[in-house]
Amino acid sequence: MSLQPLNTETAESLPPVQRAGRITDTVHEALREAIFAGQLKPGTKLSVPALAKQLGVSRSPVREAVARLAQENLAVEETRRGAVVARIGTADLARLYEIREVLEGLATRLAVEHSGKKLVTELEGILREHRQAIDDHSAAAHTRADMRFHQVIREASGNPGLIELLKGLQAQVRLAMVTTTVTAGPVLALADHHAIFEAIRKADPEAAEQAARAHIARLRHNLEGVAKRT
Amino acid sequence: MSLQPLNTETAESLPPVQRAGRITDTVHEALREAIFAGQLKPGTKLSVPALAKQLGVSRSPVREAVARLAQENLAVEETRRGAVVARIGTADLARLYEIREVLEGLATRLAVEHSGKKLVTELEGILREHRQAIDDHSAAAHTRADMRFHQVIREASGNPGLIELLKGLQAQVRLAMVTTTVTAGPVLALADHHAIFEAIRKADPEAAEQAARAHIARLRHNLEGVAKRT
DNA sequence: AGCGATAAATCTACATGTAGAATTTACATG
DNA sequence: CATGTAAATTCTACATGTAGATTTATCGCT
Repeated sequence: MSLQPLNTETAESLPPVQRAGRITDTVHEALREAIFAGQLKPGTKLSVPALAKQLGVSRSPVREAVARLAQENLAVEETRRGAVVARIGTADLARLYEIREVLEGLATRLAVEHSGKKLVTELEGILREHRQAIDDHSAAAHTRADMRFHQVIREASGNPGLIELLKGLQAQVRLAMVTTTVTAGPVLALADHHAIFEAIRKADPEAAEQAARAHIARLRHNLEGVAKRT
Repeated sequence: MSLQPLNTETAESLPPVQRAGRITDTVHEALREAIFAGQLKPGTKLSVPALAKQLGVSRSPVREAVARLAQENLAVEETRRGAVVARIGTADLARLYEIREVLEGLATRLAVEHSGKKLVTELEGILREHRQAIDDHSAAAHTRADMRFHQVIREASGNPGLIELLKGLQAQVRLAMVTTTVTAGPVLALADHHAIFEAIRKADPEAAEQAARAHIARLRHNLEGVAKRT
């Protein structure tokens, strides 16, 4: 039951390390990664029998994994017609940012209220890496640092449901990025993160919430400016 | 494939009307309703074979429906151990209200920004019914009017993801209410709704957002006051 | 070549089979 | 009567079977 990489007709390639846990989870993760990597592009049909064959597992866990993708809004199901990878355009992305704006604001405020200097230290490290990524002109490292910054903050919020929702939103944003290449630019992102960090360091919940909201609002406005022109 | 009611050993009872759509959807809806009605209480094991037998369908759609409940946080899955109906206590509920506070605020502001007088008219009708429910001392009618008030507003927000999230939160709140009987009281709820309505009628987005947030914040504070005493 | 009809292939949605894990039950022992 | 233990039962997670819907391929006709 070793999973084979997508788009490969040939034999085994993953190490024989028995992945722990349920096959369903492994398949779900594999499909998510394939989607984020652009291997399964928006619009692609997610044929359960085909994927099962490619991955070397039965149809059951694939069916479950695809259903999960649909509930995460990474795929769209039509009855009796199967699922396709979701297409998230700039208009949809703007709607997602509306939600993210208030939720990131909330998470940041809660993080300041509950968390100590461990958070500050961790964010300092991430910002350092972020700066390095930009100096190196590494888009991949920039994205990684960007995502980790938000991840660390939301996980410090102490609200499990909030963490889950923000994870879900980030996944959708990641999918949107496969198609839409609209960013405010790494340098601006880092500047925003620095502002958020400063408010956290000063343990000012209100300022932190506002800075986080302003960050996402800026992303959204940038997006809407471009969308109008398209 | 006519679904039989839960907790019944005897024969058919639902009308022979062929419910349209997928069996999975019907089962999912049936389980949700059974949970909200308190027929499936928090902690109850959701045995797939047992439910399949009771509902007169095969295990496949039941399995899918239970998986969905888990993703909605109405059930909790443990690997190799199946799912149980989720137990949402006052502490969890407070966390949900933290999220709801900012999302209801957002939805209300967006509703004011996008929507016209149709919204105002509809809310007026709901508030009239709500007042009636309270005069009649009908808890059921109060709950229905309360839920509809929030439903109409969120659907006027024009943000599909936001609508979905708020629906999910409301479902979890409904489940919590099966166990926890902590309310600020119907009269206060109606007063809050009136305040929200007034801001909407005046087409004041900021005031509407603040009123909606204050409403949920009040519910949360009331809850936390009780939780401390428990 | 373009187009409609029809046949073949494919897929979804549901039903059913089953190994191995987890739980429950039965029963012996102190 | 409590408690450990082994047998029996039940369940999850995955594999597989299949009717009927949908899609794709084929082919005749213009």
